Amino acid sequence: MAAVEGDDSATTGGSTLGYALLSLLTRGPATGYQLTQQVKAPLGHFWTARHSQIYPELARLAAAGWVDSVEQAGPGPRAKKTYAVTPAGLAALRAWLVIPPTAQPRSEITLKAYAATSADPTAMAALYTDLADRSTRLLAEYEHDAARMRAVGQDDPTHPRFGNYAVLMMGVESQRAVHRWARWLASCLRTGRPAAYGETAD
Amino acid sequence: MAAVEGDDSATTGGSTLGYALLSLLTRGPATGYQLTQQVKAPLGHFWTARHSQIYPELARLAAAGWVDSVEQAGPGPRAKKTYAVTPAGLAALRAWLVIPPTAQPRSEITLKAYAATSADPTAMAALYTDLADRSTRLLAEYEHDAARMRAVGQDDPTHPRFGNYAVLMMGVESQRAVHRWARWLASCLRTGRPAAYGETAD
DNA sequence: GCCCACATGTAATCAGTTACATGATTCT
DNA sequence: AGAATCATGTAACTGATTACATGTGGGC
Repeated sequence: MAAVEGDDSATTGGSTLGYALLSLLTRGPATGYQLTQQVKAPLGHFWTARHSQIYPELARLAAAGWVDSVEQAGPGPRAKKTYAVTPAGLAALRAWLVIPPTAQPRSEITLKAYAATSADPTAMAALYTDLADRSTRLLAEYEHDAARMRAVGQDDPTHPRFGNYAVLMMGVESQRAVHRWARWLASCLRTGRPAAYGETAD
Repeated sequence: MAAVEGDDSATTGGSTLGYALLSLLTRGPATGYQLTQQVKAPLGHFWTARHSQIYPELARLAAAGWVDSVEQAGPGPRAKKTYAVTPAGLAALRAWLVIPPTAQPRSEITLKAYAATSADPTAMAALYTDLADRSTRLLAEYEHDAARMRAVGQDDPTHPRFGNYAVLMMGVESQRAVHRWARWLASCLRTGRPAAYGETAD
């Protein structure tokens, strides 16, 4: 319930994780455990969080008045808490959404490519061949999910779960990009000579 | 120098940042200051680090015997140290390079898209239109750099700086992916109706 | 009886950012 | 005289992972 008098939410400018949880809760009320499951897909392709990070963050959101919770008797020693977004929480989320993000991407596989010439070419080529294979599998999986979503009209921006579709489409684009790049790089390292894009047949 | 008796390097399994610095140092010896500059491009498109993180990490690498340093008189109150990779450091780097990476990507802009329906559609469409514009500019920049590199034969996998070219090509692929996705998403949010890929003309 | 799913928390550690701190040289 | 570049470090804090800790109910 958290009936606080002073509005902390103005001073407490939430963390990115906090907004991620609010986004998940706009789909409907959930427990910390359920949020841990829901963050896995499709959001998990571009954002992850463990339960050990989620539970304290939910407590902070509740203290700020951005979510409230109802307690039921839980299976374990502690009570089970179901969280829901408050109007203040939704307002905070809406304000955050339209701020242009600045965070740089971090890609370990690209970092390894930077030092490609220091490694054994055969082993390195295998690494990028495996990556290309993995992206093929992921792409098939994502496109299958996307087709299912289109079938139920989730590609319509007025659908309440349109965001799931948008994230999935980013997954499709990303994996296509990774696939082309990894195939090209593997080809370069395998042959020891420059390869042009498109030269690497599928 | 760091003439340690026991080989710490086996137990001290380095951090990702450590390997990133070793990768940079394979281009030639450098000071901490130079590494902070060099990490900006092209590696900075996919990996960043501030000087406050680099200096302590260089000290750890030196303690592990993976780099050594020579001191010169510096401009400030402290001595300037130029670092170089040791054979042990190169071996550690080579071992790390061929391990398949597991780290998930994190994309704040995709997270925001997940909650797109909670925001004002006009403001949200503007966000992704701006992103599409930014990716256009970055793409032009990256392709210009790539053309310069090809002109000097840096697209050859035997060229010592081939890694710079490989990272840049990932930048090209990524920005193309972001561009297509952002244009599609902006179109969806602007019109309020589903848009297919390719429908959004450039 | 054992493993799995449900369910919630804390502690220790690692990674990364922001801010503090110093001081020489060169350009405008 | 002031700003920018060169140059190196530390401290405080935030973000995220790994590991510790507890306990129920259901299926094999």
